[in-house]
Amino acid sequence: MARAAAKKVKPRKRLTGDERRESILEAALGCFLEKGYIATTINDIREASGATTGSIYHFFDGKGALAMALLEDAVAGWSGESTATSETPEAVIKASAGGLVSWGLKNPELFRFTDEIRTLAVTAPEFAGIADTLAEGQGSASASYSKFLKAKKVKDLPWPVAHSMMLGPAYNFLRLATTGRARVAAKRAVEIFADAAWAAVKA
Amino acid sequence: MARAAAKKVKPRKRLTGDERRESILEAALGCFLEKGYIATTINDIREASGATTGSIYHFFDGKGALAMALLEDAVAGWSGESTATSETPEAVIKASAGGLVSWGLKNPELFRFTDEIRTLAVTAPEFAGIADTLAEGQGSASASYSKFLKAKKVKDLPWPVAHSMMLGPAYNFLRLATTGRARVAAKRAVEIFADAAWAAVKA
Amino acid sequence: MARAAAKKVKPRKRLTGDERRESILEAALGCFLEKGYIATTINDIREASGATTGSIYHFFDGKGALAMALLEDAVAGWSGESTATSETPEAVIKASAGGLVSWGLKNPELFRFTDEIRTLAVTAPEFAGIADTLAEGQGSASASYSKFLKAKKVKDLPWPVAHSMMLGPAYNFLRLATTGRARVAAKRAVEIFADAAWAAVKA
Amino acid sequence: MARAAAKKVKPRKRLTGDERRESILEAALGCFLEKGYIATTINDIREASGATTGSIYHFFDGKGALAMALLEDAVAGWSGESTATSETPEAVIKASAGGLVSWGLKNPELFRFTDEIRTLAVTAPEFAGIADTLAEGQGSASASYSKFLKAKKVKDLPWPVAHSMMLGPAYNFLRLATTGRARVAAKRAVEIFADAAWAAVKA
DNA sequence: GATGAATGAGCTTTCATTCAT
DNA sequence: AATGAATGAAAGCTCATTCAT
Repeated sequence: MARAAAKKVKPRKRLTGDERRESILEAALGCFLEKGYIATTINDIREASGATTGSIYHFFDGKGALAMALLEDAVAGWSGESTATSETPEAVIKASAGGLVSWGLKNPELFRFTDEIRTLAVTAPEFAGIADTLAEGQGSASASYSKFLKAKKVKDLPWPVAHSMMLGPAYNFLRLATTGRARVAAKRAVEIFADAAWAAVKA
Repeated sequence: MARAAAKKVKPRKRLTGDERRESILEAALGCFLEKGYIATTINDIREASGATTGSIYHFFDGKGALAMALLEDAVAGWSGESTATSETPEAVIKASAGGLVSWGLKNPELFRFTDEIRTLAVTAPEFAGIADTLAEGQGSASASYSKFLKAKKVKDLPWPVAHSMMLGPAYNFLRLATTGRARVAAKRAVEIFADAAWAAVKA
Repeated sequence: MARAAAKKVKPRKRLTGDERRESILEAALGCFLEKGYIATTINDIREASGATTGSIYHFFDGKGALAMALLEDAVAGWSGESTATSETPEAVIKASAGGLVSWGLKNPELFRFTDEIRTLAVTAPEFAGIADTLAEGQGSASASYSKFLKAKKVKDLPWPVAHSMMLGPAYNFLRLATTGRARVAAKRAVEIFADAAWAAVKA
Repeated sequence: MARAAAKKVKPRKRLTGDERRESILEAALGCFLEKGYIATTINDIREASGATTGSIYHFFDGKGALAMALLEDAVAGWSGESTATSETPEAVIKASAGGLVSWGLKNPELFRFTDEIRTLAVTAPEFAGIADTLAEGQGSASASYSKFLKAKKVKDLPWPVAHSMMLGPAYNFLRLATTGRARVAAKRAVEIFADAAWAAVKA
């Protein structure tokens, strides 16, 4: 609030391009997680990263681009967590929901961040298209479902409905948990929502 | 210091307080639904309502207060839709999930608006507390669940989990449907999610 | 700050014109003293007095007029306090300075209020002319000084200088005392500054 | 949300940071002196300085911060003028009062500006603490007084009282002089008030 | 007399982005 | 690559005052 008037320049560590890039990303993530995307200003990121405004714009196309870059990382981690060890429908679907819960409980702030962006994407043109990126990450099982369906292993539901059945509970729970309105042991939660996902759609 | 005396009076249509208040609320809702809460400016509301800036502030404390006033209406409509005709656990829970879907599909923009506010509430102090209001509206079954539990009619799940099981799918579906990524006949959707809610938690 | 949105009308006590006028003046004084003239809004006065905006403007020409009305009362009380019991130069001058200190210590907020207005008067056109009113009140001895001078009872100083010699210390002290930066027994202070005033100008 | 990208760049004269900073300070001072602090708007300063709104806020925290920065300069000039050539109580006290008058008559607008801020400081939170800054500048003799007192060179008066005795007349006179209600030759005035200050407190 | 809705210019401040150096 | 001053539209909000009822 009280802005520092004409801050004296504190000598900055000299970084290589890549290091600088990384430091900016890190700082941006920190800010987004801490105060939310909207409330974060470029200035916040500048202060947190030690880079200059110009530097930030040298490496990224702006605030939106920073968020996008971070989201991709987020989705990657998420997908990684959701990989099944076997290819049976049950394993795949349980891994999908369980992985989501597991990842979300480990990275609550990151979950909230993606959730914020998803919501903004509805009205902010700068995030148009992000919805699909997120949907993919979330539904790694998306492609598989029709395969399972053909094998009569799962209920015949339109994909959006099936998706909602499988991941809706997990997603809802994470929203509660990451805003402090649910406290359940992580391990137990992963199991519960994995089981529920399978129960909800198995044929 | 001495503020310039109001110059020409271009008398606007004279409305009673309540009429003006209503017209502002309506205009605000229209703007919020159309472009989202964040993207809507007081000026947009001013133009849409025909009121003056001062009038808007005469009746409301600001943009946030307008949103809050509208949210209360939304929650009311929502709860109304979710009232069960009988008191059996099955009826109550089905009404809760089915009502949510039904209301959301009828008022997709209103659903998106509440969703936007809910997300903002996580970081915007002006909406602190709204989360609970929304949660209540959503979980009219909250109080009932423990009663059903005592009667051994439902699974013994912590409330956040139970809540997620029952309403998560519906909620998730509405998010898809209201952003154009799901097209399912409303009637059918209501049934599906009502049934699923009950199936997910019945003992 | 947080404005009450659309306050419900609380039934107002019915007052006669004069009572209403008085209640507004009182409320205005209270506000001015409490938060200063500038920081006080008509709305503050409205709330404090129980009158309506229209009523306030019915009885007074605006915020400035309210201040002026109050100032006259202030100056009157002030002058009253400064009346000497005898007509000797010493008695008159001591009464003038002593009276000022006495009045100021009894009405610290009123003193601060007049001081605020005096300062504003320098740049605010609405208070042009008030400076003289205040100067008179302060220097009830103004007219007398030249008389004393002719009688060789006081130093031959230009009036502004003489005035400063006699009342400057008292005035300065009140500024300190009324902002909490001086704590001296009132009785003693009155004496000290009365004596000093006379000592400073006696022939 | 996404702020409109800055449109046309109408390149303004490029100044170094310090030059721009100075030009803003100068412009602000000009405005404050001319129309008073309260009546001056950021826009006035913008126009007077040739800087843009953003630039002003880039260098200063706002109107209040500008005033503070200027006040420090003022106090410095003031103190400079009040330095005695010898260390005797008489010299020091005379220099204090004489310097105040001398400085004030040379910088009447600056005097009025400090006076305005001092008055505002009573109620405006943004200037809390400024009172002490001003008091110090004014009473460079403050620390010395107790020393003189120990040496029995001055009257045993509480500091606020002594301060008022010494500087009150000078201060009062400057208020009259700088608002055009006193016309006395500067040289003569300096002497008079210097002498009076000493006379008022010498043992 | 009384009411309070209406006025609207004007305020301070924000901040994503650009670009001369 | 790096810097940080500069941009300026636009935001939310204030408030003395007017006037239809």
